[in-house]
Amino acid sequence: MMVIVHEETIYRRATSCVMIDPILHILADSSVFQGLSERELQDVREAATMRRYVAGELMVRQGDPALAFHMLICGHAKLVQVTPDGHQVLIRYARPGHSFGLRSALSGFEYSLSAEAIDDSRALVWYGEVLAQLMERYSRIAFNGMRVMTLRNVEMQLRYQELLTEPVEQRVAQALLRLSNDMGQKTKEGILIDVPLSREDLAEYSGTTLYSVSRILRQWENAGVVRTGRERVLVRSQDSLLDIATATI
Amino acid sequence: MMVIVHEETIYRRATSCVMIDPILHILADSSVFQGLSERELQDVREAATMRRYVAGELMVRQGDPALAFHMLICGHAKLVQVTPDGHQVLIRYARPGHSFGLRSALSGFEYSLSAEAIDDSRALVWYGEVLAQLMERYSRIAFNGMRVMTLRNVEMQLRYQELLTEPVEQRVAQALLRLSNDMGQKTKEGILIDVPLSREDLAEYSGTTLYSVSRILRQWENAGVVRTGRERVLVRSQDSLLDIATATI
DNA sequence: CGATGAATTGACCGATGTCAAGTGGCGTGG
DNA sequence: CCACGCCACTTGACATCGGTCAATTCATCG
Repeated sequence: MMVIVHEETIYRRATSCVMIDPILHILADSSVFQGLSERELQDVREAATMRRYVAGELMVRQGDPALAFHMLICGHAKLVQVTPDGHQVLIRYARPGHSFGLRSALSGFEYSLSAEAIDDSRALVWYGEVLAQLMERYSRIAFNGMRVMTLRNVEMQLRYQELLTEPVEQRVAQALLRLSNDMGQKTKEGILIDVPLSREDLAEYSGTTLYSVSRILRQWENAGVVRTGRERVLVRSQDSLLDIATATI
Repeated sequence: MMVIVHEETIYRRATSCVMIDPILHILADSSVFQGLSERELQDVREAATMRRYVAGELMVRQGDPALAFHMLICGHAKLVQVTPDGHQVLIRYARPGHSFGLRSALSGFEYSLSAEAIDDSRALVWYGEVLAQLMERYSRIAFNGMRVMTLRNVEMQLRYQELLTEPVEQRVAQALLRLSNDMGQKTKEGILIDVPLSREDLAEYSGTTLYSVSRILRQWENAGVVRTGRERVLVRSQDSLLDIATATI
């Protein structure tokens, strides 16, 4: 259960925040703004305002009027829905270049989920009408937006399926795989999921309880598949995880 | 358990197929083509070809190359996904005016689900490029399409939540409510779900087993909430169902 | 070094799924 | 037209996964 290995622990990797110029790169790589020319990106960027958040702060709050479309520039966020009866459901994680509030901002209704900053973070925000204008000016954005929505749809359908047909252990494996692909930092020991990730977070993300997650991680740790610490998970073997995730019993 | 009541059973309502002229009305009322002028609808309709299906036939098959966008004109269909391990997941039901294959046809990849005709049915189909052209010509269609995608997204997220947080009985109630709103026929005794609906269908739709569904329906029947027959369900009191569906325990 | 909150672990239990056996209605073919 | 057989459905017994609760340990930070 010791988390100290060799000379360093797996805690506290500094999540450094890149500075202003590379913002255009982030936009250019994002699924919403990809394919725009540098001039267009410049234009897009100037239509936005930058916001800062400290770790734990809510970037948008479920139920609030949906004013703006957000794109993370640095830091990380988790997108959470709370159900009428108080359960938390973790929809997805976001890293720089990821966005949220697209549908909400365009519809102008209310945010369907809350976004919580995990690290100290920054995000560019575009108000609904501004985004709509941009889409009109650059139809590429509308096109991209549609593609993003459909991808989300596919993803959600897949998770629905998994929830319905797969046992808990497989779902946790799926969740870790997604996280390591999305937020993984390669280290010499494996892929570190580079954001505070409690057992409870993982549970909400894979649709189970923190107790089950704890037991499963323990088991995997003994098998050498992962290494864990307080709010940290390091994946030593994605292959083993994939085996677990796709086992047909 | 007797399904004969008064003078008539609840079986075999003829699902009559309306004829050609009203097609434009169906298009005009559909979420994808709403807001178009009659001339434009005419144009849209002429770009499509009509297909017929007999009950039980597959309209599109999961995994096949996604050629066309479909809109049901008469009859009913159920949209099903089968998972790698052979489980069936029922995504949704469709009635005239409902459509499927939007994303698949535009992406040109492969159908992510199968659509099975429940009744003898007809559907208009537009090939991918044709639909793309129509969208270009009438941006309203693209706009509507985007809205449809987002609605599906919201719906899917909600069902994911429900699956995660609600017990089986509530989910079955939700499923029946959706069905009675979508495919309900008012009768003097209540709302008849006007399509063959086996216990197994309901189970796949609400994420449980046919055994559980059977027990639950029995219980509701005794309480006077529904009346059931072979592949038939009649909702006598939507209010009671709503109570069950939203109970906070 | 103590406080705080995360994580672990064991005991228990309950909702649902699984399996097997049976019932009954509907359609078909003799 | 009747009988048979199929298939949807019912029902009971049972198994079990995974959730709940409580007690404890541990690590990090002030």
